[in-house]
Amino acid sequence: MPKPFYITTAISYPNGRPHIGHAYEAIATDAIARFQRLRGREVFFLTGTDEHGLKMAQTAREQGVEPAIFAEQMSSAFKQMDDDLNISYDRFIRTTEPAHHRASQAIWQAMAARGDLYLGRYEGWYSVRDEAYYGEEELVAADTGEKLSPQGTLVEWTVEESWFFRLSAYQEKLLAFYEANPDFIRPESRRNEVLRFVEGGLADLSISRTSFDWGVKVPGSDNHVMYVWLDALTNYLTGLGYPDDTESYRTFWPADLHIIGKDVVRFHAIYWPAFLMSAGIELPKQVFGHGFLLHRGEKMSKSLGNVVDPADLVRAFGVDPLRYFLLREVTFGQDGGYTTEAIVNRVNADLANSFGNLAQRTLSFIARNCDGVLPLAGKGAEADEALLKQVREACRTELPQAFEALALSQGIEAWLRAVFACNQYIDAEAPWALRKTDPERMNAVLATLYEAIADLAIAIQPVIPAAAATLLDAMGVPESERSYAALEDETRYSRLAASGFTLAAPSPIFPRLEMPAEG
RNA sequence: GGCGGAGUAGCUCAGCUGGUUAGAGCAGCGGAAUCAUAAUCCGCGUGUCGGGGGUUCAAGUCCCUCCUCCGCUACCA
Repeated sequence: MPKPFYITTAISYPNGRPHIGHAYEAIATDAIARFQRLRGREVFFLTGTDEHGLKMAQTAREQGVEPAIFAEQMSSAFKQMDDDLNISYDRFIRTTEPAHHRASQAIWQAMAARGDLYLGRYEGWYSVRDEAYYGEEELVAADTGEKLSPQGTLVEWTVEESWFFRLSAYQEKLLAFYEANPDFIRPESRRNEVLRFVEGGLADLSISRTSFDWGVKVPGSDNHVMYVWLDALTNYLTGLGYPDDTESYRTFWPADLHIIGKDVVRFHAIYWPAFLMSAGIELPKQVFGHGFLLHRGEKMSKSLGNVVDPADLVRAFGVDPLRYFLLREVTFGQDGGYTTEAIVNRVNADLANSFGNLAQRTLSFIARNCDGVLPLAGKGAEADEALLKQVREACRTELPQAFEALALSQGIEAWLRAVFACNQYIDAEAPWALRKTDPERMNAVLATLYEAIADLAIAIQPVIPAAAATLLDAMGVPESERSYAALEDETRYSRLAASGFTLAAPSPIFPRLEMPAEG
């Protein structure tokens, strides 16, 4: 039996609407989850929203609604985004769920039982108005000489009671863990940053607040709420039923892969394993920090006004083209750029012109000239074997190996090379000429292409699931024969041909995109 | 300042432990074909591989140095 696979996105902090960064993380994680399912593994894919904390409370107040109502509205916007993007999550978790409060309190108690929590005091420059602490360097001096927050509100040095986590006690244990598990943090450059940081020494972490109450209550200290990150990270356990000894917890913990943004690497690569060590829970196997998407080379920000709603991109380009673009164009783990032109060019070149048109020209040729009856396979001419060999290599080996290593764009590139090979083959063999001179050979060529296209469609399912399914449906490939294991079965075509399946006149799966007037 | 990345054709980037004339895609130019979504196929690149120095029979590929850009340098997430 293949091993089960537990994968998560970071949960999104929904104090604003979802943007392309959230979409990117969801899409990448979804592609990996779908890939592992196709490999035959039992997959649990968790995503959701992180709804506590000061910012949520503040934003809700600005909008004049209760935090719970605001969180509900925003969370559903994120869930809607996932659904719009065809994200195949198994559970969408919300940290405001009672089950999550219970899990967070359970891990707290486990950490307390270890003796890693103590009551201390947290101090800093606090703005009563903003209900927030600010760092010394963030402050600005008022004309009167008083210190002001970046918002221009008065701050004063404040001391507050707080629970602390003995993070300092975990420095050596973490370093030993990184040493023993070199792949725990990826990509490599993130790992280096984490190592340096931890080597530089770890101070204890303040993990509760009394200055606001929108959060998970600290067991035994009702006036404290937990530091949002302790609460947020615990979602990965809640998702499986922790603290109960559930079936899914036993099956899926420890997590195989946390997909996160590079901005939250520290929380996942340092705090999270330390919390788990303290609670006596097994550690996840890998944390992967992906890059940011830049629009025209600029970081997206509200002040620049270049925050893009993923729903608009879906409307403009379609779900699968958008998914394809992001996974193909951006090297996973690095920052990537996108522009309207880049999306249109990439999608037209790869999906419409190369792959879509390959399918279209082949299927419509069969529909038109063979009455939709699948042609008889050939006797294994050299060119046919060479093409199938290359396509199989790409679909069975190159793409899967790359995806396994999270080199998503490289895997897609290998797939695309096989698509190119098919177009070269069809031009070299020219079945439209063979139709008059050598129908038998024409049949062999068409059969070869049919087999190749079906393999290509199966292999690319993680990236463009809906379009691949449409194509496979049209080609009569049964749903039971769309896994990666089915790629190994070379009798599929002959069985399908013998089944009496007939091909209907196809319609293009990827229409060419037009450049919008202004993007 | 310290640490870590990156700087390769017009654009986006591959180039792992040093070794045939430095590669791919896109864009551009020329040609072929006409089955197909005017899509496809073939051909065409004299690039100081950021600058300089060094190691080596041999260096984008190792060492030193300089320049530029980016990230991290703790308790908002």
